[in-house]
Amino acid sequence: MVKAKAKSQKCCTASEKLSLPDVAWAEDLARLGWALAHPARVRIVRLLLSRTSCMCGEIVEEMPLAQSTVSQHLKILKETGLVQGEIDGPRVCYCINEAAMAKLKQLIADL
Amino acid sequence: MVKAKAKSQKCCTASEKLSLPDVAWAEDLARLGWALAHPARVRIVRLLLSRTSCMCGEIVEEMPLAQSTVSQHLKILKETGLVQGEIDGPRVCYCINEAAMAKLKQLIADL
DNA sequence: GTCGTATATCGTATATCGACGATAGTCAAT
DNA sequence: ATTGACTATCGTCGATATACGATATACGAC
Repeated sequence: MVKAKAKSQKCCTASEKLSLPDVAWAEDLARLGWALAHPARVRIVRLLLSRTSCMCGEIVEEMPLAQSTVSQHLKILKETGLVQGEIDGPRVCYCINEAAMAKLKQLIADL
Repeated sequence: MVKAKAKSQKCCTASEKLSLPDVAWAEDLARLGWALAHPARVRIVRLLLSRTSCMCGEIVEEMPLAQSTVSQHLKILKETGLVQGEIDGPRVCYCINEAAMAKLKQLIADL
């Protein structure tokens, strides 16, 4: 129930609870933060940023991980939208989604 | 460092493998990213940023989570260094660690 | 001292992550 | 159609995250 907080609103007016947009915003940033929450994924993102694109096989060679594990991380990065991949013959060429990258930087900068 | 990579060098010189600093750097960012990898923690950080400081109890009131759960998230945020708390009588006053915050923004911006 | 408040920690249950090998699917070349 | 190279998905396992209630701890008020 209402905590009958008739007390003098203290110093910092417990704020106006959490606004809905705030919740959605938090989930957005959490999703992007989670994409970078593993060293392997950070390394993949950094690798892709250092080139304009990169074959999946090259990524696997750079990492001390099994191919299937790298594929998993790539899937996560694709789900968060940070990375996109297009099929190029029998290979897949991955690259950074600049828009998502910009959004991430924006969200962090606006923190 | 001398990779003596007598291999076929392919199209794009599989780069010079991963340099050690790069690995440490990735882990740094991953740790900070992980701090923000949960909506509850994002909200806590945002709440703290909107004030100069905040009592633990106020944070709990803002969140739809049990007190013990919020305490756990605060512990994680303290471990990553993003947040610091000082005891103020029977309460604890949390605030953002500006230095860690700056480092996070720097790491993201430099991506 | 006791009582009440505020916070942290413990114990535990469930869910998800992160890793791997094995397998399935796709495409180019033959 | 068969082969070979590349990538994605499946199944599984141990480790960890997340959530909660219960309990422990620290402090101020009385």
